[in-house]
Amino acid sequence: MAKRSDALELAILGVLSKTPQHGYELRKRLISVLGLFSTISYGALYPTLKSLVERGLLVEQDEVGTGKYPKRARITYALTESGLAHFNALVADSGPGAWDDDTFAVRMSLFGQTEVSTRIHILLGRRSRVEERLANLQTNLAKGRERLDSYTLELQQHGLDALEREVRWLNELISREQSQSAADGGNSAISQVNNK
Amino acid sequence: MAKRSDALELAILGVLSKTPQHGYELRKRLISVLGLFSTISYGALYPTLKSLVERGLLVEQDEVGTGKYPKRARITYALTESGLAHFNALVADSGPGAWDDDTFAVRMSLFGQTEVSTRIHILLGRRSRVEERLANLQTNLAKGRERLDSYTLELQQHGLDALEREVRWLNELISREQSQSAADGGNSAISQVNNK
DNA sequence: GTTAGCATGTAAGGAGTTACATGATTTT
DNA sequence: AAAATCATGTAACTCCTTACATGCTAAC
Repeated sequence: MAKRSDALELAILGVLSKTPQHGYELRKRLISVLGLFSTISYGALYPTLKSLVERGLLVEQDEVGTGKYPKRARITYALTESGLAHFNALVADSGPGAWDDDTFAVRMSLFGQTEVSTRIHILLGRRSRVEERLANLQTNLAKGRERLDSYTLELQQHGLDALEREVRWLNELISREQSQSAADGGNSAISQVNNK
Repeated sequence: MAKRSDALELAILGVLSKTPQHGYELRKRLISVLGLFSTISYGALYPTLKSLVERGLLVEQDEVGTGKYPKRARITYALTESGLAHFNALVADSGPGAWDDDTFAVRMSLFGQTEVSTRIHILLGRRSRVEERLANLQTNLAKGRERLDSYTLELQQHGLDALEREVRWLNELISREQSQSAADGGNSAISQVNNK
């Protein structure tokens, strides 16, 4: 479902679930947290916020005279209960495109607000996505090995190396999470451990 | 200039400059050459081809009874002279977005059809783009080191490593090209050494 | 004869960018 | 008082994806 690209919505909900904020600030936070989303234009941000408000996931709080700056026209956005519920659902659930680069990055950057099992689920999902691409690349590299010129080969080899590194990285993260989950005794309802 | 995302047009012109082909085949070739462009839908491909024909860069040749399959409805596309000129201009010239991941990959995969000086130019341009992103990431990692949770940190560190590897890779490619260009006798008008 | 793959296209609609429009506040 | 930056928004336009529509050919 979710119309507006998912990754952006998710990131917004994630950031706001920690600290309510207004659009301008929010954008900066998003950019600094995700060096990936290099740009998030206001033309994308404000309409998305609006849509989230319309769907009852956020509330606007017109900020009047907070502290030193009276009458500022800023609007602070905060999650509603259903917004929080939606956020939890989105983080855990895997719609199509949940394992894409951007979406994965957003989800991982929100790990501090999720349970161990969710984290493992996301990491495993990402790993199989990466492995899938790896397999594709290897296949068509094997098929066309002689027909591709050296530059294309070099390029594909570099891509392949990057994917292999990512798999190794994910494996490490996964086993770290798994041992944590074991140490936990498995009774974790919401064991928000270690969010620092 | 150039409307349709550049990368796609460039890739099409590049493939067709080697071998005229019809759309269906072309798409497969594009996908196999670039494991990056995971998907190229017909909804993007055919309109682009049409637009290229309208601009006089390609010609359609209705293939009638070539060989064993008579009356096939396929349309072979081939570059015109101005298409070739446009291709050469596009490969060498650097519009905005010329150093993006996709566009760079396309350009590099077409290195076999370019001169040494062009190749070096492209590699240098890409390198400075990557270095720029690296600097950004490092800056805001330094700024927020304590405020980011361990997962976000891990994620950004991984991104950073990937960028560093790419720079090293590019450096190697660059020096390879440069020594080739030197062996060339240095008579190449544009010897662009070392613009860093 | 029916499934699978070849082959070309179009229409609707989504997602986001760019450029514009406006005004307050802080710094120089 | 000018310039920078905070702050919010909209409208037009671009590009692409999805789903549909069509028909031929090859293989089983």
